[in-house]
Amino acid sequence: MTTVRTRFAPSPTGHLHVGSVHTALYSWLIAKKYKGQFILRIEDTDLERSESTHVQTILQSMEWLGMDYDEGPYFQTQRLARYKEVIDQLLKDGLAYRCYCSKERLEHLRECQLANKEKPRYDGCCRNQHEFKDCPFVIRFRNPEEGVVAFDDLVHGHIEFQNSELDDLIIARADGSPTYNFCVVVDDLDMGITHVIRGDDHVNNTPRQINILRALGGKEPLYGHVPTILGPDGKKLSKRHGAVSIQQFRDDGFLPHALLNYLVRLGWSHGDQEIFSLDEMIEYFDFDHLNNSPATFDIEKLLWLNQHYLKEAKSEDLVQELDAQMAKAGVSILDGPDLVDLIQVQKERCKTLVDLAEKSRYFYEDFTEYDEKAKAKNLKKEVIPVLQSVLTKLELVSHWKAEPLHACILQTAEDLDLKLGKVAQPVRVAITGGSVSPPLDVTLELIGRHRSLHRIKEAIQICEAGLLH
RNA sequence: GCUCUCAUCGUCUAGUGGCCUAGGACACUGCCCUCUCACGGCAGGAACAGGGGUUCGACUCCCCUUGAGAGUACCA
Repeated sequence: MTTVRTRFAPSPTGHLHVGSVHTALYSWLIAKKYKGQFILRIEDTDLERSESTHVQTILQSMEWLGMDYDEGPYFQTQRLARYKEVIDQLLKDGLAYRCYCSKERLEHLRECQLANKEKPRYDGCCRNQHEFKDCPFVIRFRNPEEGVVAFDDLVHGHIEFQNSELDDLIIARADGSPTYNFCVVVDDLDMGITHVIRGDDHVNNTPRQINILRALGGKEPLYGHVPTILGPDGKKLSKRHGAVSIQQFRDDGFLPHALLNYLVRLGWSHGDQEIFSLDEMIEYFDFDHLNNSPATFDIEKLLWLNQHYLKEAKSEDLVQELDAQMAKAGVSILDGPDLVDLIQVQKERCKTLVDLAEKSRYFYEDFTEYDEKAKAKNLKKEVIPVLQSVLTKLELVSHWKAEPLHACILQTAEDLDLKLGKVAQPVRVAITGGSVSPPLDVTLELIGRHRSLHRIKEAIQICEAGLLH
């Protein structure tokens, strides 16, 4: 039994797209599941659009996601000699030929075919022409003219194409550079790929690739064409739908595990299970339960998963990433609680780390304005005795910890014969500027003695000022 | 146009001929918990695209229609 070898082959023409990662994840999972190898290959033969900075972001994104590879990254541009060698062999064997047709002729041909409602394709003009001309040429693969080429797709089942539908595709451009459909075949063959898992926009390429592979005498791998991810409008997921690059998800405060969990369930299921550890994904993933229809990306569900993983995470493990988010939000954390303690009280009420950072400003810096509604509702003259009573008690607290602070609030409510909410809410607005925060006692503790007392005094002044009007 | 692919609640999905008066999750609504928010708990509305077959019996198998997507490049 040969070992499973899968690959992920992004092209560095942009950021790493979440759709690509969706497919790559399945590829990675299969390799892990069968204790095989996962290979990373950068398809950079499009010199015009490939950039090395994109290679870097792809590598970084893979690392952030924790999708490690056993081999690579390989670069197609470093394998040019190999492609040339194969092309020469094909030429020698008569399995490929020089085509001298001009772009103009091809364009004209295409227009005519379209006008006649025919499928545009190369007409084989140079197929049987053996003279060597002294003018620019491309190399075409001599595709079989008859018969069918079929394969059993891991997700779609049996698929077959008539060779008569295919034409002689170009495998090397006029400048000698090899094209995609040719390189993939050579690479997958050379790298011993056993499972070609890719987006289903490649199904139409598959029969051509199989024909080339056969010409090369290679053994066909298993193909698995994963359905595309759609945006909410039913169109292919793209930038105009919001975040699509992995980097963007990170910047937006998502956790890699949440994203992976979301993606693994997008198109695949294991009964009713929604939450998967990495080990469970590896253990349970299979093509039998992979849907063959395209799925729509739903940010709401991702958000839910992210909150779930935020809640489950050890606070210490979130410190580093939150630190970066705080910096980005322009909040200096030098004067305020430890991030670990902050995370501990905030994580379960936030959907993302960005969310967490934004909701935590008042722990580190004084606010200049109160939330208008909260202020109008809670900082009124009736509240003055409440705040004063709380203030007096708080000032006597020597050990500034949640427990004694909680007692102060309770005692005030009892003294003034008020429901707890009538005391807690005004204090909350006083110390946070808004109506939402973690439980009051821990909030007081984390904001600290000095700041808390100061803010309550300020709030009392606000209430008194309101009296004048 | 041609070729290929796809079709269950708004969304992700369970369902592999009888277990389906179609299950779960997200979202939504209501209630409970409660110092706010969130968490958690409970309840509710919400789907088999349409039409033909096959079968004792179709969400499940076949065909057609409709709709959607992909490819049709000297891009990948």
